[in-house]
Amino acid sequence: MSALLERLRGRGWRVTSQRRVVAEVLEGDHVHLTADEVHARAVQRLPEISRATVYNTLGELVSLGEVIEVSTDGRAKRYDPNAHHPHQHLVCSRCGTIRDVRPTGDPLADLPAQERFGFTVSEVEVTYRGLCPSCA
Amino acid sequence: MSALLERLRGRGWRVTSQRRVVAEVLEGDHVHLTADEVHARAVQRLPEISRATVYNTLGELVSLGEVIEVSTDGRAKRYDPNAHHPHQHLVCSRCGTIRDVRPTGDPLADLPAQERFGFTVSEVEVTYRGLCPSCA
DNA sequence: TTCTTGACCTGGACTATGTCCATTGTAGGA
DNA sequence: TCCTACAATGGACATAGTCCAGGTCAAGAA
Repeated sequence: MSALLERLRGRGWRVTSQRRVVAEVLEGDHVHLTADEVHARAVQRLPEISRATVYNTLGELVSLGEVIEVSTDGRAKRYDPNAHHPHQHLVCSRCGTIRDVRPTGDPLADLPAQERFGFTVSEVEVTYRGLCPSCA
Repeated sequence: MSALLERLRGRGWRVTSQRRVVAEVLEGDHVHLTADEVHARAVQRLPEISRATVYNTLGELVSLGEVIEVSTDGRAKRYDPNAHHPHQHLVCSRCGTIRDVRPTGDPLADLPAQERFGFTVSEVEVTYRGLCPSCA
């Protein structure tokens, strides 16, 4: 069983075949699948898994901080399992390919106090856009 | 007639009462309405305006570079008329309030060449998140 | 191993957001 | 004023996501 499932079981998560399959589908680097893509791949391994279960499981993984929800295009949300290494995203404007990237410096530091309007700012999300090598 | 409508007419845009109303609804600073909100306000001034027309007009304004499309929450897209002054967004994680902000420095410069994976990077979009004064 | 139970899964209805298209209307030029 | 190409309408359709009543099963207890 994967380290992820072990961690979740340790936190009282009941490990079912459905949850295992969703976790397996999300393994890897630069993985940014939509819920429907996750469902399509999960169905290959477990034909009777339902869409609702995939949505529920993804939502739980997000709440537990194991997966990050990304919406780079205003269409379907995407799920990024690379949650334990802070990073930003680089998106191809033409084909939609997404890469995880690590900018230098702390983007939070670039927002001066007088531009914070009294907010308590705690997170920054950066999306770089351009053309990937294949599309350029 | 507003400067915006003059500009658009000069570019061959036919000015109709529907388009005028949509443009008027979008006037102001820190305006970030969803398409349905724009429609709701437009209906107050022009009761028979249709949803399709509001979507079409917003899409045209975006293509013409007069309005920016923002999706800060993965739900409905929002339309920001502040298109001629580069800026980023600060969002309250609880109530969703959005402010336009101007960070210092050039966020593009923070992505080193070896983190660009051969992409031609041309744009950056930054979303700061936190709690607004009322929600904190 | 079997039992028990509450958490989990399912399928389908439902909501929200956005797109498409055939028909009708009209802005702006001749 | 009249014409016509462009725009608006409204309803069907598409996509993404949520909710729920009822059936199922993982994991601890004995």
